[in-house]
Amino acid sequence: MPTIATIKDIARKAKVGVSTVSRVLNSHPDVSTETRDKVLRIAEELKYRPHSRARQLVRDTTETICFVMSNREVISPFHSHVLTGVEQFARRLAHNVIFMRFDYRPDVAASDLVLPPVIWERGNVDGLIIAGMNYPNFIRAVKRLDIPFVLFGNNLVGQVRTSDIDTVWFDSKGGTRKSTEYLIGLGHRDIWFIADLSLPWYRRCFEGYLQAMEGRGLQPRSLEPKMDSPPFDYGYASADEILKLGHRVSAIVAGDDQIACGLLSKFNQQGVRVPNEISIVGFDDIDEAKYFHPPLTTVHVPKEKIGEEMARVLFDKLADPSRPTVKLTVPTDLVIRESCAAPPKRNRSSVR
Amino acid sequence: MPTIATIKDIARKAKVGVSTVSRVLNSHPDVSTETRDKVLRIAEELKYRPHSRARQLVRDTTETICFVMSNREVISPFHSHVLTGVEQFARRLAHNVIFMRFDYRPDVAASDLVLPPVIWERGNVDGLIIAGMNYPNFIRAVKRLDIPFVLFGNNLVGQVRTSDIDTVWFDSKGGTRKSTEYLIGLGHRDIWFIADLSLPWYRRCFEGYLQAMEGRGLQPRSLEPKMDSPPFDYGYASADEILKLGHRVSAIVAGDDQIACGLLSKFNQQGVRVPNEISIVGFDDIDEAKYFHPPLTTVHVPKEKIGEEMARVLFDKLADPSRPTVKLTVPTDLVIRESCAAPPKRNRSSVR
DNA sequence: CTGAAAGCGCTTACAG
DNA sequence: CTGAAAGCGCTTACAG
Repeated sequence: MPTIATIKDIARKAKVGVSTVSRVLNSHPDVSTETRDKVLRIAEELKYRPHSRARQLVRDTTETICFVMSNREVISPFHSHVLTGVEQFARRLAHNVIFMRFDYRPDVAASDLVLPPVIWERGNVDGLIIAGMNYPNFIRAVKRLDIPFVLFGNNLVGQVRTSDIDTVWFDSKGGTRKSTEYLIGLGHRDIWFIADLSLPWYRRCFEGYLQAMEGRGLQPRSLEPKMDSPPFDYGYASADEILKLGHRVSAIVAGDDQIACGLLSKFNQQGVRVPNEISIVGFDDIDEAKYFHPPLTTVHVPKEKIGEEMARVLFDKLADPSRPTVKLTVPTDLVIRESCAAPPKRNRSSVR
Repeated sequence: MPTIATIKDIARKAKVGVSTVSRVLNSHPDVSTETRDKVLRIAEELKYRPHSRARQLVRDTTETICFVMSNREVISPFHSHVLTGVEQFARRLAHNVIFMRFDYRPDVAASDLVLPPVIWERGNVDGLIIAGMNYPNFIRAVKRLDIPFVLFGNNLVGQVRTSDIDTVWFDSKGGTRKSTEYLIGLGHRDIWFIADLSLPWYRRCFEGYLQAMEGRGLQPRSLEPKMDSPPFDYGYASADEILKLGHRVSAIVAGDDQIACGLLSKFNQQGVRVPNEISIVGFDDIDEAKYFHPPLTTVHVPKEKIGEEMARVLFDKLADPSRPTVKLTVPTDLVIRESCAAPPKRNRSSVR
């Protein structure tokens, strides 16, 4: 009595076979209404709760996927939305999502990388959403296992054959092109790009910036001090360099919102007025961007959507393993707030 | 050959029983070195990977806990750290953590609440970390199941007998007392508290504020406009009211950092200088607080630590179900940055 | 429409 | 130190 009811208990009490109980519990059609009702009633009486592990073992499915966040100390404002998108999609398909952080070094051979048990063991997850910052060794290691996965493309550092793995990206190049063109349209000519170009995602933004500048015959200018500090500090420190340049810079394209935030912070502190004296655009549109001072004009990246698409691609693969590899790019859009204006009137400084 | 190896395959190839294979795979002591080596070698040859679902079924453990984030659209900067703390602790104990959002209405009877399958079915998780914003009905519904859980206390809205459930809190009252006392020490007398006091977590902060004010014989003042907007907008809108009050307010204790951010945003916009003309303290110390303009003096809440403690309490309970109920409070501390200063010199405005 | 049986991949007393 | 057997709680052909 005090023990938890199983399918057997129901069968005994209902005087039917366990297979019949299983059928009604799984809504199979070929059961008489009479027995169905009886079984259902007794299940309720016994407060029966199915045991998912048993079902999963026999059906050879885990009903679970894993969201891997690689090499990130904390769930960034960016990734928290991606995770939310993944969870939401998975829930609709009756799947759980395991959240796991995984830190690894890029210089360990794929074969030497010890994978976490969730991945290495069988029976834990049906597939992987690989987010965070990743390197080829991990991707290769996962590829050797038989487990389907989809990779968040933008934050992959290094070369890996991408033709046979599913990836989801957002359009950083196009987004930055748009934001740069917006600045040009406002009348700016001396537009600087600020980010560490050794990081591929900033590099892709830079290419969009380049495209816009060169398309208008403007001289691209970038500031890329060497330092491995977090983006905010990077921006904060870069502001000094910008200030030294004086009138030679009238607008800035920051590699992301956090860099922009660092710049703003320093400018505010120094009494440099944005956008009156200098304009700034960011990238990502993190939640906080609209609360910056001034509210930041930036490129919106649909983060939940990215999570959703990653989940969709993964479940498609799960449903049909022979499906061809997909490379999916989510579009981005400029969102105009208050950090950009026409350049201040003064002698054209671009003539040097 | 192309099929995945099981324990049986190893047994057959090693010419031993499956129980022996199981023993060496689980590092049982009573196995001869000879057979151990043989089994291990063959397991490697066969690229054997254990099937966790099978192990879990027979051992009656799921090796998994669930982080439930209730009634929150997105993982807030606060909860993202809590989740990180939980995940880290769980990983050390070889447990996975399922992340799940769960939205429910407070006015549904506990017995009518349809719980998500992860919780309702057996075999999915060993226990629950209940975070986000919660109401008594869900807590009661979970209590009826046999599943151990620990509740994040601060964001519980409504009355529920807390004596027999494990809870983890942070000290919002003590923290706000400290920040208010800090303001008083700076020379402030006209200190206003701003938050919606119908929400219990703000109410607890308010009590700390009250304690500090009354302890010094100062008149507590609070602004609590009725509106159900997100904290930032709440702060932004409240700023207008404050501005109308003019010199009658020299400092503000905001219910959290986002309210403080909204206030700052409006003040910056209106040219009201912080902290020269008015001082502000926040609460939470979200990551962004140090990037506000000016950097926000606030009460630091150790969020990872809260997650860690919740996990610790849960695993303690799992290890020993008879363990007495715990109510644990994590201390908080003032972190001084740049949003507070001595009040401006002028005729004492507190005399009305 | 229904039940007995086999089986998912393991672990764990039990008896040597 | 080792193996055969039972069993975890289900599902699913298979044969009525």
